[in-house]
Amino acid sequence: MGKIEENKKKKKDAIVNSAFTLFIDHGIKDTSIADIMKKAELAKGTFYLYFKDKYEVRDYLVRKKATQLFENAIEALKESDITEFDKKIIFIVDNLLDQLSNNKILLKFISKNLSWGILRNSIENIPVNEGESAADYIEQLAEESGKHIRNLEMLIFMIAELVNSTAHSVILYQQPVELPELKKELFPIIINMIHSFEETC
Amino acid sequence: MGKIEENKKKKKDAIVNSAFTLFIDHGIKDTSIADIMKKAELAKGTFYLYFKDKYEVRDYLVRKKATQLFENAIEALKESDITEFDKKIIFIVDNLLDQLSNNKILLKFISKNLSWGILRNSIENIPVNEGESAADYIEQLAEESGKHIRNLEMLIFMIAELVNSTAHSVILYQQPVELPELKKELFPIIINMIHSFEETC
Amino acid sequence: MGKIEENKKKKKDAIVNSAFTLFIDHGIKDTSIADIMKKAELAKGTFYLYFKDKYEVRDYLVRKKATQLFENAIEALKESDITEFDKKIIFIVDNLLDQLSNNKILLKFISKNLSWGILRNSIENIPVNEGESAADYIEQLAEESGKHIRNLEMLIFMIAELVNSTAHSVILYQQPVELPELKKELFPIIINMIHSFEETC
Amino acid sequence: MGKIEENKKKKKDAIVNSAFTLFIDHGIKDTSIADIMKKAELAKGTFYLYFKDKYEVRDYLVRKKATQLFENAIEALKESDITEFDKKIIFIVDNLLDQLSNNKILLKFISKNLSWGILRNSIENIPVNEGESAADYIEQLAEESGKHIRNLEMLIFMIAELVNSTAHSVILYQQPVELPELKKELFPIIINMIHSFEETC
DNA sequence: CATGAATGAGAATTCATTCAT
DNA sequence: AATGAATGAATTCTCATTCAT
Repeated sequence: MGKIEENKKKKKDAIVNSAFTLFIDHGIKDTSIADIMKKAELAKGTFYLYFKDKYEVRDYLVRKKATQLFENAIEALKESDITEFDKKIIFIVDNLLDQLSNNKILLKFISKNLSWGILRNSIENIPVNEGESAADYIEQLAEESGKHIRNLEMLIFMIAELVNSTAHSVILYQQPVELPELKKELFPIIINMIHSFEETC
Repeated sequence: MGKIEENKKKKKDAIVNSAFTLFIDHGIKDTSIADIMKKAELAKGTFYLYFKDKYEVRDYLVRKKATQLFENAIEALKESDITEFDKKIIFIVDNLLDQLSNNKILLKFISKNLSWGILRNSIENIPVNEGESAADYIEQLAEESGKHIRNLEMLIFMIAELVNSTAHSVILYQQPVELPELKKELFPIIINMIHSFEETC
Repeated sequence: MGKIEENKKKKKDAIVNSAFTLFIDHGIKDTSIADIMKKAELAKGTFYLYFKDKYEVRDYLVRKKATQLFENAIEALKESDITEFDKKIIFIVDNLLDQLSNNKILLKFISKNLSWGILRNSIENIPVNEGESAADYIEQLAEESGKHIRNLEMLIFMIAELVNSTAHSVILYQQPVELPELKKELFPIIINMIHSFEETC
Repeated sequence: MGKIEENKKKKKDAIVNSAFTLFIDHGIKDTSIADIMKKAELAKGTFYLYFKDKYEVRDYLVRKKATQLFENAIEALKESDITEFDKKIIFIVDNLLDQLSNNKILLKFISKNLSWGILRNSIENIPVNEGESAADYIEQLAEESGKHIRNLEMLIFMIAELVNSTAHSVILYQQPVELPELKKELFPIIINMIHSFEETC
């Protein structure tokens, strides 16, 4: 990477990191581009060399953060020796819940700013490996396990929503239960869901 | 209702209806109070006699619309002769899905303007009968059926999220499946969830 | 006129007068809306209640000023007892030249800011009497004199351009001659032009 | 011309041509230096190696285009065998009208971007032959014909304005007449004007 | 010479809110 | 109660110009 390219990357990161903090502390609506650039210690005009508006920054952030979460979970999965499909999914969910539980700021950001549409779109476009989305990766997991899942997309979608929504109130407010209890309820349900989607040839 | 009271009700309705359309068409962010009052054919200053700001209008709308949905579903349930708890829940879910499917504008409003937090908060505060929230009502249903549910709040919460999120893409975009197929997948899962929450004394 | 209407008229006038001075002193390009409103002693936002942008103010000014000039000239013509068409035109041109010569600020404004298109469009839309444009009025003058002019529009157009363009350099810079000399050259040419447009039945 | 010199010429031309198109399409006000250089496929900073600002480009363009027009007309005049002064002027006017009629883009540029002052100034400074302005050249024409013109500058000025302004609406919009009709009206008037400026010794 | 990323002053514009009528 | 003109702070966005590479 040339020195200029490196510098540009640094600037973009500064903008994005500054925005992340401000979005969490005050919400997007109450964060101005001037605020972002002041915190990033860059000129206001520089913002427009990198992003169209603050909503583009938000979308970029969602994708970036979600990608990191998934990459971590998958990395951990690779180091384990789990072979069954349902166990793999549970492993990933468990890992994601733990990550979010250790990074409440991130969880707050996600639940404060995201409408369903944005998140859904993001999940489908998260690149995990080279040219492979998170959705592709899960499909591959199923195949390796020799299972055939009817409507994998819908299964993932349901699990994602379930995890996402329950995680928010449980991790941030311990409501209606604490995280360990949630897992006890959630995992059997997820396993059940997976089985009900398995093709019975 | 006195003539003056009636007139005030008419004005409030005009504001709320105008806002509803504009929120759907342009989103809350891009709807100004001036816009709302122009469409409502009232003076700008009049807005502040009824609401503090546009977010109060949004919250009022959510509650009003959600209440209507629930009232309709519960009304229909009363006219049926279902006795088992799980069947009752399925009946309500089925009814809600049908209502939303027949009122896509409303569904659009919910998915375009609502973050998870707002909707969740609303559901917990929906008054169904006199001084009784939707949550209270469901609890009563369980009791009548002689079942005891561990963590009813969480069960409702999970079901609500599942229904809400899947409804959006299925009804608006027939993605990943059409509504009848969704129901075929969804109902067994919900029944399963309910059973796994039933106290096994 | 109600008090509010009167007040609005006063504000519009304040904006327009402030703009007129600033446009002359610094040109349109270097006059900001903030400048205009500061000089008018009104809030910046008030500008947009009366005009879309500063170019709309310019166009409004052109029309207003040109209308005044014509109204004055026609008023004077009415008080005279000239009967022949060509003499009437000369009278109007003479009067306009004198007015501009006595109001160099106005002349400067016109020649500094106007492209041909804007002025042409304005002349054709100047209302002189009720629902009657300057062009209509001239046509009527011709009819009263019993003359028939081929292509009156073009004749007026040529005269207007000739007067306008020569007036500028002569009145402001006495270049290439002084005003009385200009008139001596200009009037015979105009009379000649009129005659060459008179229908020879 | 050295290769480096040639390269610089090419770049200047690219800038000027890009600006020409953009000035016509969007007007000067709405053309930025960034726009010009993007279309010219050169770096923004390069602009300042050739011009001070966009108004310098405009002035350069006016001079360049006007010079070409006049050079063409005079070249054609030299190839003819007209001897009388008034016929020569008519020849030039006729030729200019034809050129503009065949190059409406150029005409549009002139009428969209130019105020009277800029064009007037340009005409007086157009170099036709070595160190000789268009004005000088016309004076020479008069002398050759043995005529003496009072106030040649004013005559030229009047003719120029008349031609310029009528050409615009006639050629671009066929309003109020078509070009051949315009010529029929215009030429006698011009001849008349010339004669009325001829010194009657 | 040429580049184009970065700058930051400054222009346009919006809009919630107030208040005299 | 209702109105809507007026406000001016806040925000977005543009763009000429500089300068390190």
